[in-house]
Amino acid sequence: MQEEKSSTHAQRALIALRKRILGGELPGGTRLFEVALAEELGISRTPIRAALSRLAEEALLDRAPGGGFVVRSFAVADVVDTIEVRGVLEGTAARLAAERGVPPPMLAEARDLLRQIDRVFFGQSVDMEEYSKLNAAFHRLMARMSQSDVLCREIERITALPFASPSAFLDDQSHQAALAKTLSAAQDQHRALIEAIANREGFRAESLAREHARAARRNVEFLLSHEAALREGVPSLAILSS
Amino acid sequence: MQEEKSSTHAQRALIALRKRILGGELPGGTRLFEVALAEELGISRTPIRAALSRLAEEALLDRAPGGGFVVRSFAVADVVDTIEVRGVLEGTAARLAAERGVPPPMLAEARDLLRQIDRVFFGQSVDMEEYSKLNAAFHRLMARMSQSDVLCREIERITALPFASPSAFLDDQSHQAALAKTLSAAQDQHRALIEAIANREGFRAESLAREHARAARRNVEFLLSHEAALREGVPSLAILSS
DNA sequence: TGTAAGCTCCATGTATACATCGCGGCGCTG
DNA sequence: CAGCGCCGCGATGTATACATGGAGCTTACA
Repeated sequence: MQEEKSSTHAQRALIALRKRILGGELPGGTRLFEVALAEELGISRTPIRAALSRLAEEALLDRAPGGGFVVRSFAVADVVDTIEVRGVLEGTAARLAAERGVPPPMLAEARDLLRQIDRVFFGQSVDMEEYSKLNAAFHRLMARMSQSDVLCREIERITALPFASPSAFLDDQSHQAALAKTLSAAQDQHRALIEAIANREGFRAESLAREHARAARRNVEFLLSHEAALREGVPSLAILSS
Repeated sequence: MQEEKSSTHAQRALIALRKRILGGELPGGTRLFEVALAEELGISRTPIRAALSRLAEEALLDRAPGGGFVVRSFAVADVVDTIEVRGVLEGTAARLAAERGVPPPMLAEARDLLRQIDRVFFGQSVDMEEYSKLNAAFHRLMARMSQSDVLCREIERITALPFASPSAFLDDQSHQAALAKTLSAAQDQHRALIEAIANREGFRAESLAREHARAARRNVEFLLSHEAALREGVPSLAILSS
C-alpha cells in the first residue's frame, strides 16, 4: 500500500473526498458512485461507503432518493444564510451565557484569550495562523459559556462548513491593508461581548454576536463583488456552485 | 425472511433501532455492538452499519472515539435547550420571511392552513391526529417562507428529534381540560405571526415565533413536575435519561 | 409506426470470510 | 511481590462474491 497518513482506508478516503469537494473538484450535484471511487482510490467499496456516510453527516453530501450520494450544492445565498444561522446560534449562546451566568474562571479564561489575541497584533505583520487559532478558541469558549451541550453541538456542526467558520476568509492574502482595521474592529466586538455577558445583558450580548458574524458576510460579499482575481486566492469559496 | 414492512434490511433495522432508542428501551450511553444487533435482528453486520450511520446523522447516536456507536443521552436540560434552539431557528425563519417578503400565494396558503386549523376546533373533542398534521404543515410552511434552504434544512433537522417537534406532547391525553385553552392560544400566536410577516415586521415576527416555542417548553416542565403518573402516557419523554 | 414487453446492464444492498488492532488476563521472570 | 510482556479474544475494518432491482434499450407484435 501507499504510505499516506492516518490509519484506516476509510479515514484516508474521507479526507481525500472531503478535500475534493471543498476544493470544488467535485462540483455540487455530482453523483458519487461507489465502484468508481473504489477503483480510483485503490480500495474496496466498504470503506468508501463508510466515508460517504460520514460526509453525509457533515452535510457535504446528500443522500439520493433511491440510494447513493450526491455532492451538495452551495450557492452564494446558501453561504450568506449559513453565516446568518451561525450568527443567530452564537447570539443565542451569548444570550444564554448572560442570562444563566458564567462561572468566573470561565470569564477569566475568555479575558485571557482576548489578551493573547491583542498580543498577536503587536508584530508588524499579523501571524494569521496564530490569530485563526485563538479566534476559533474564543468562539468555541463562547459557545461553551452558554452551558448548553445542545447548542455547542449545533454551533460546532454549522461551523464545520468551511465558509461558515468564524476563521474563514482570514487566510485570504489579497487585502492586507484592510485586514488590520477589520481585525481590530472584530476584537472590539469580542471585548464588548464579554463585557455584556459579564454584566448579564442578554439582549446586548445576542445583538453583538449577530453583528459580529456579519463581518464574515461582508467579507464574502466583498470577495464576490471583485472579479475572479480575488476569488482565486480564497480556498473557502472554491466550493461555490454558481 | 420475515414479512415486515419496507424493502431493505437496512431500512427495517433503522426503524427498529430508532423505535428502541426513542422508546427508552436502549438508554442513553448504551454501546451498540454490530455483531450483537446483527444476531438479534437476524441479518448481517452490513445493513446494521448502514442503519447506525443514519441514526448518527439523526443525532440519536454518537460515534465513539475508537469506532462504534453509543446511544446519545438526553437530560431534561437538553430537551429544554433543544426546544429553545428550535424557537430561535423558527424565529429567524419568521424574521427573514418578514424582511425578505413573502410571495402572496404563499401567504394565502398559510392563511388557508389557519382556517383549516380553526375548523378542527369546531368538533366537540379536537381531532388531535388532524391538528398535529396541520400544525406541522404550518410550521413547515413558515420555515419555507424564509426562502432559505439552509434554514429549512436546519429546522427540519432539529425538529426530527421527537421531543422538539412543534407537535410533540400533543398526543398526551392527560389534561384534556387545559388542552382547548392551550391550542386556542397557540392559534392566536399563529395568526399574529402571519400578520407580522405580512406587515414586514421582522422583530415582532421573530419574538412571536420564539414565544410560541415556549409553549412546548412549558408543556415539558409541566409534565415533569407531575410525577410519573403523567409521564407514563407521554412517549416523547421515554427517551429521557435521568 | 407506435407501443409494450422483456432483457440486460449497472448501481446499490447483503452476506461472509478474513485482517487488524487494542485491551485485559495470565504467567513468567527478576 | 511487582513489573513486564506475551497471548488470546472480541470488536471494528476490509475485501469480495453474490443478490436485487430499476432504468433504458431493443425487439417483436399489433
